[in-house]
Amino acid sequence: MITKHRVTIHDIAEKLNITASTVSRALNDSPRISDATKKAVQKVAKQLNYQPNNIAAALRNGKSNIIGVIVPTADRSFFASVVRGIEEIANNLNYKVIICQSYDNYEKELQTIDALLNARVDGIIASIGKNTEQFDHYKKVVEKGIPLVLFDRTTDALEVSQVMIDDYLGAYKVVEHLIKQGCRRIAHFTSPKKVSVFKERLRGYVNALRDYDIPYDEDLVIKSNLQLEDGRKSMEQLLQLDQMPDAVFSASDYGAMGAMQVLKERKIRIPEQVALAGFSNDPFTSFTDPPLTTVDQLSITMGKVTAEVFFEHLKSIDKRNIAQKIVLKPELIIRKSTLRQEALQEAQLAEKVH
Amino acid sequence: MITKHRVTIHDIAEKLNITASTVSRALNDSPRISDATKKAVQKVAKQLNYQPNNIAAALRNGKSNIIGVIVPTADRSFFASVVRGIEEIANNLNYKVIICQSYDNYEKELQTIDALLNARVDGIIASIGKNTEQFDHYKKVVEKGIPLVLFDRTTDALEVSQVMIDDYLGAYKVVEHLIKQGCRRIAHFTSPKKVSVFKERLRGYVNALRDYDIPYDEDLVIKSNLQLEDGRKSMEQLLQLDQMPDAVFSASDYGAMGAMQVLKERKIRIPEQVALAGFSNDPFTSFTDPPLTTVDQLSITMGKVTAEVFFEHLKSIDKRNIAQKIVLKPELIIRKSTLRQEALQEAQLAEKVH
DNA sequence: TTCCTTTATGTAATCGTTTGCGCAAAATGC
DNA sequence: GCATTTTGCGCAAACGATTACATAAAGGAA
Repeated sequence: MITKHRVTIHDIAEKLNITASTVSRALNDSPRISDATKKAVQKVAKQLNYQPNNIAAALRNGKSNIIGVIVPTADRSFFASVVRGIEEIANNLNYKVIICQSYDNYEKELQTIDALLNARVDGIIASIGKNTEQFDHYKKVVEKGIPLVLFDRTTDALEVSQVMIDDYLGAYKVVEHLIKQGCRRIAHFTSPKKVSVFKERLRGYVNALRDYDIPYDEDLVIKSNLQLEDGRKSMEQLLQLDQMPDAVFSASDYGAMGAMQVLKERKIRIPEQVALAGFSNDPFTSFTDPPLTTVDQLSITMGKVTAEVFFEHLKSIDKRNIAQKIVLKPELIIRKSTLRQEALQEAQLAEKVH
Repeated sequence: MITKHRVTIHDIAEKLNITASTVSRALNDSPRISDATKKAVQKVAKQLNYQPNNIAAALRNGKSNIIGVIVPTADRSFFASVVRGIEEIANNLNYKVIICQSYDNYEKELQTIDALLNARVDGIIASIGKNTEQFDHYKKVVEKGIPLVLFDRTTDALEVSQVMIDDYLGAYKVVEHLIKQGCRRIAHFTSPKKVSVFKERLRGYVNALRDYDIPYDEDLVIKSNLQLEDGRKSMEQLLQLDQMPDAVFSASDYGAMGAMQVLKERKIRIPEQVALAGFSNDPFTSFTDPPLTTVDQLSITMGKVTAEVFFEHLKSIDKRNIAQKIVLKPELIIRKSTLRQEALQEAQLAEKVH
């Protein structure tokens, strides 16, 4: 049985011989309404199976209680986790989350923002597409006075709050760790894109080498798209060198995984001959053999923090509170793929047993 | 500079000395408006930086162009992919997607549905929470005439369209494959929950054994929550048996991974001594060593198909088109963790080389 | 009694679009 | 040249909730 006529506050009002305004106030628990009326209203509301119409309220209030989230793709582990974190916080505050994928496509990003503005979201949380180098569409959001917070892939070209991890520090820690494990020819997989995260990771790599007096060798820095296949090719390329590297630090876990496959196919021992580290702590990294050392990006935390910063802005929309830049400290996750010393000891033990 | 007054069709109308209705029609490309007027309107719209207000339109039309998607958690690989697929289709049709997480919590699921109804979504796509055994909240959706389509975790208690994979077939294929690889004592990790997917996988397991005249041994069927730790424990339990199984088929990839860890720690060779298979084709399964045989659930496809079925319903809302049940054929992904014969051959080859 | 609060509710406008109906003017038919 | 259709647009009422302002009744103070 499908109810034909959607019940509104007017229906409730009629039934009680009061007006819609009283019903509205009663449902919103206004102090100006008597308890008796409130109870009566609620009773009839339940009885008629009344379902509030947020859209009508949104139109009147100029506030939809919906926020838009833009990510490159929703099924990349990192973004999925961030979305999860955002949704959790938003949900607790009675906000709904519209999710949009830009597919790292500038045009799509542009359209998406327009669509979100049309939908009258109360604000936008976004991670900028890889190929976006011009930010007018985001500026438009800011100019309309709509809260905007960026995470992970951010830009300083906009006067908005940003939440990211310290990619520099993460990379630095990795390389430092590799050096302490005795590695001296450390290769790095990076991206040619202008996305700051990769530039920061490269900077961490370079500075760590410098701080430990290890010469920088540009043959050891390979640029690619950092996917699995790219990692494989980059590793092949490294193996062509006169002298093999003794460690590879990939700016992505997938790149590292590609390298691992090649190394294993060639029976090159990890970490004894080549230590291997990635970046992101993608779920799969703990399941490889050997498990992959990587850098945790605190994805769910990032989602939550981003959402919190966002809602701060939302609440103080008039105060024009200034943009803040929150930099989370990433955590180095050390696993066997870089534990050379331990591996050596184990090997010695095995030797003795023989 | 923040624009104070939001520009509406009335502003455009005023500027052109026409009325808002004409502007509205012009923007919607109504045949009743002259081309000259249309062009003029669009020009002024652009000039004033007009941004349509979907909320007002939604109120008037009783149609929000937003759909709600409910998943247990947004960051589980499978659900993330489904969401991705849904968003892609929805986006092409100019719909936005609100994503909600139920966390497998019945209460939350209930509230979520209410929130979506309040938001006046045009329909709902959902995967039912693990602990949900009562479906009145979904019935309410149907009774309100709001399209509802379920995927993966569905129920026959509701007269709605469902999209799922043939869990029975997937499991059957796995077990058949294991048998063909020479396995005779095949263990199975399953769940005690009433969720049909696990029951179906168990049925596939049982029937495959029966069809190949292999006796069913209840000691080999272990119930757990199917997470990594559960897999470990279940494997330990199996190893206590007088006779070790020669294969383990876990109804989840994580469960299989737990088993793999235990087997490797004990230096039990996979697949020679114990073949191992999971279910879901989680991204990590291709990166384990050995790579894990599993069943692909076609997650993105499922998202797309679900969305397509959903939009069919949406378009024919009046026709009361009947609920359909779409069962996708899962694909068996054979990897080294079950390729016993190949492994044996390789071992023989290695022997000869020595 | 009169005036002033306080309390509880009603009136009506508003949010921005859409659309049925109506009405002129222009175009067409005969 | 007159009747009829077509074309192009305006009028005004929705959609459902919110809220500033008004109002009426009741209670209290003088």
